[in-house]
Amino acid sequence: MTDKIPKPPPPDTPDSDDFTNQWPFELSEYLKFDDNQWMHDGLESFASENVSNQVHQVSNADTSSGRENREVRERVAFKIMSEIEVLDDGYRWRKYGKKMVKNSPNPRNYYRCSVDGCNVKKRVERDKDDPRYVITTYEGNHTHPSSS
DNA sequence: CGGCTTTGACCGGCGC
DNA sequence: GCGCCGGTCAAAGCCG
Repeated sequence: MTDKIPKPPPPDTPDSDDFTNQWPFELSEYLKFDDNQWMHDGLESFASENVSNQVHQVSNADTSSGRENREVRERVAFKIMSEIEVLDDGYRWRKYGKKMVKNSPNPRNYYRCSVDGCNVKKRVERDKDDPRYVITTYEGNHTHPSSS
């Protein structure tokens, strides 16, 4: 696969004129980010109007002892209109599986963060009704500095 | 040379 | 108990 975006995203896009046309780049900016609250701010409102997003927070608490939840899994799903499935968000993703879901004639791709210490997973699937739509689901938060 | 991609098979959970 | 489904891993090969 070599269909990643070679060119870096714009520094800023105050104009939302044809954002639909260059969404991938905009989204990259958001994912590029702020550590662990990338979509907590702009993405939320942004997705509210343009994308169907789903944020689920799961805390792993122990009921046996006073153990603290050491890992919080964040699940975020984005539905965007793009011909590209994998967008370059500044991180390296290693594909570890492809599966065909019965509900969709399209296969589902599984990606994992290639960085050591980072347990972030990414799931990419095309919409069954709208192939031009891509559903990207992120699980977990990055714990490593972005490249460059 | 290292890293990554690909396909198939395997596994665990859940439903019936 | 068996079948189905989704998810993950592994080995091999390819690419830059």
